[in-house]
Amino acid sequence: MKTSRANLLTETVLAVFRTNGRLIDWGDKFVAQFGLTSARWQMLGALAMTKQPLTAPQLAAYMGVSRQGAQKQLNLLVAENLLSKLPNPRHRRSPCYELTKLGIKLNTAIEQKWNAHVVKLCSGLDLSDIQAAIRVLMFLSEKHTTTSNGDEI
Amino acid sequence: MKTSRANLLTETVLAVFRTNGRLIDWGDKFVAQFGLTSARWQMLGALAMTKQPLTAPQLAAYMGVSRQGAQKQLNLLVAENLLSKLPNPRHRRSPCYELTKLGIKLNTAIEQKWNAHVVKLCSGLDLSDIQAAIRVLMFLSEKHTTTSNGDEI
DNA sequence: TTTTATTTGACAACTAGTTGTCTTTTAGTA
DNA sequence: TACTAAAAGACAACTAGTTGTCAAATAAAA
Repeated sequence: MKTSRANLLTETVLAVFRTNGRLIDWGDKFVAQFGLTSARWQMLGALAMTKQPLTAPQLAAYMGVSRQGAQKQLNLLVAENLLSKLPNPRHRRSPCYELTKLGIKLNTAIEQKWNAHVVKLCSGLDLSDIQAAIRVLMFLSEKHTTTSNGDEI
Repeated sequence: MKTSRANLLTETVLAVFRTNGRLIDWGDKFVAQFGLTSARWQMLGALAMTKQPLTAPQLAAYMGVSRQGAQKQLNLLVAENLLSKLPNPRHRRSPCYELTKLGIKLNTAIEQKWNAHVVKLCSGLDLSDIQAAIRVLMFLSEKHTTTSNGDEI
């Protein structure tokens, strides 16, 4: 029928909602032994991935989250001694954040555990399917992005 | 390289997080003119889709959300006269919820607007890509589901 | 340089969701 | 039937995110 693509795309959107919820719940348990939550794991992982200290607004833009939302988790991560503030020559009140030694150690440990998990996982999936999924998700993400403040890294 | 699938799967998970956030933000704006939010739209749509009155715990299980989380939105939707409580012969304190006339009218209007949107959208996507995306999302969802209380509809 | 606009973090209030506790209702069992 | 276990809603407290306001810092423009 001519609407099958449309109906399947609706199904895809609902699948995104459900999968997101499952992944966050699962992630909370996955990193609980490290004393983290999904939210702080994501923040720590994002900062580790960029390999350079970033300010709160930069992290927020990079993660597609609000400035204040990022700030909350950053403050918590600093309080837990997983991140430290670097003086930012470009803004006195807006430090750059980088992983502490403890933060690096923790992130590395989690990364290893995650990699082991995902390697096992992906044996159940075709490479071409994963590539197609990424295309569809990127498409959906782009087509539903309202504002882009252009605050790039 | 042998890890490309694993790395791409990690990328997929991050894409799910981002896409979920975009869709919810976009959805809030999409249904704002109808006086709804993404959360209540999802709840209303789920109940419309099942075509039969359901209790709060049933809706919660169906939507993959906690009982109390579902209850909150249901109470709001009843207060807004979009849902009504039906006496439940099987439980005096646990009513079944169904759409009111207003709820049906609103849901129909939103559904039409959404269908128009998604039909336009999917012209940019291959059918096989969408099918693959659903396979991957279902797989990720299932593999990260911890508990299933079996409270089916 | 001075003025104005933007960026930023702290703080507060809000939406949406979670878990936990309590009481009532229902279901299962001795 | 009586006892016990499970289910259900109300309520509270919590996490995670949002927007909005405010004052300080920075950037842009006069």
